[in-house]
Amino acid sequence: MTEIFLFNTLERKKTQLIPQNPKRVTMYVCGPTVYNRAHIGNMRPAIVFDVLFRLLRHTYGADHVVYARNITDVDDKINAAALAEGVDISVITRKYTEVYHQDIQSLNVLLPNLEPRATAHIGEIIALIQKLIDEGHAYTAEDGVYFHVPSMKNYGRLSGRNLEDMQAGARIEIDEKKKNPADFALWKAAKPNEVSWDAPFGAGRPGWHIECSAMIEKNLGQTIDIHGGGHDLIFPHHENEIAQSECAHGGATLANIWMHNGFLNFGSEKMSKSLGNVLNIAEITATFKPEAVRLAMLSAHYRAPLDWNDDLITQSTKTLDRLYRALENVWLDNVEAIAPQALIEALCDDINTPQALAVLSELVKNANKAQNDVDKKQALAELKGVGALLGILQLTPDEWFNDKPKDDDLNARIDALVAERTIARAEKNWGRADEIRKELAELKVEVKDGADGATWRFL
RNA sequence: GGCCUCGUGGCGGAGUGGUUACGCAGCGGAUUGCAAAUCCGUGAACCCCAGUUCGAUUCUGGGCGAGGCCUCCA
Repeated sequence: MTEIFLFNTLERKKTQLIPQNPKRVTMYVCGPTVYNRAHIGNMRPAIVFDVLFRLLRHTYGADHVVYARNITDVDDKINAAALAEGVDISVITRKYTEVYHQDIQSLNVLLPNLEPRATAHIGEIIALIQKLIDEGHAYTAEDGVYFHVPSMKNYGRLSGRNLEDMQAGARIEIDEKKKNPADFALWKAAKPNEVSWDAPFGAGRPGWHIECSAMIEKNLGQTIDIHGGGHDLIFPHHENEIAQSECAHGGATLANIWMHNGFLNFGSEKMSKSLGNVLNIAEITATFKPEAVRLAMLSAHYRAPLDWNDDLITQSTKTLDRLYRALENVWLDNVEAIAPQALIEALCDDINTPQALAVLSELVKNANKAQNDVDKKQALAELKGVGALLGILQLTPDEWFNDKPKDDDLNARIDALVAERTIARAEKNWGRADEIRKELAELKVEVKDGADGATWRFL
């Protein structure tokens, strides 16, 4: 078995993945807060960790990986959205959870094993907070419960900061209710018009970080193998998760490996809702195919920033055209996927998808050169193997090339032109044949003269 | 201000202490009535300066430039 190395934010270097239990490899990734539609930047972790999920399943067996990706379904923005529309928060969260599912499904993202929601874990959250209070790591204030950061001696390890630095930084607001400016909310006391739950320390709702700690403990255990999320979650979110969990668990490590994906940039600036420079899937797939979006995401290494623009997706589309053409050339029924070793090695090296795509290029050449069924079968099996791990090439070549809306009149017209051209060619009337090619080009149709006659497809 | 990341050919983008991926675009060839596709071949890069080294794009230090986190954020 190829050893898997992953860049661990905690150590700032690649470290070998050594699961605590190879029969139950555990991974937790921070999913969306469902208060409005996710943008494509939010899709990057879904896709990146989907590839890792596929690799883990391939390596340890599909039944031996437990992947949880949470849904945050209670927070300030959700409350604000619900209040604005005059509905219960569940109306908002259900709606956007569904949209999220549709979006990631269109990108070939597998469902995780678990999709825990904060509101379904209020009991666990309360118990965890109570434990932190009991053990002196948290205290009750008039507006809720706070985690007392100085109570943890090695706070800041993940993000590489320490209390003194943070206090020197002018950006932490002084809040009289907190014992220390770095303290953060575990529980926010109930406010009028806001959803709340009863708790021994007063009615309220969970703070941002505590849900992940509680859900990990409940669903995956005290210590998990991999914890992932976007780069901007390192601080404060993941740092605080560590603080809560490890203080509640007598210092037991929350996650052995912490992984963080880089951002999508838009016009060389971070894509973010607050900057307003975002695109969602629907906006992109109006022009491009979703699979091209996925491939574009994988064209750069997951930790590197990726500039998002139309050229990038156009190039990915061209690449997929080439991949599906190769697939078409070797297409046979009932061929099982085989993952090539070179691909496994690329992915095992911190999910090096650009390297994986280089491997894929080699396979495409093999496929295009394959003359007999043995070679074709081998090439097809390997192409499928790559597709299965990267989550691409899941269509038949036919489905890829012919996904334009059907227009019978137009199709009939094109068929007639192609037929006429075939006759012209048979009569060696090249002038007319070329004229028809030109007409077809204006209809965005490409004609190919193959050994078995002319075929056409929409460009 | 504190912490961190990055700077590779026309473009995208890996990687490496010496032989310098891969894709797109370009160029030459094969093939084609013409094309398309495909195959073969080919030119082209490592921000600047200093240091370590026999040798640095790769390591160290400095500089310049870009970006991120420190507040909600994938």
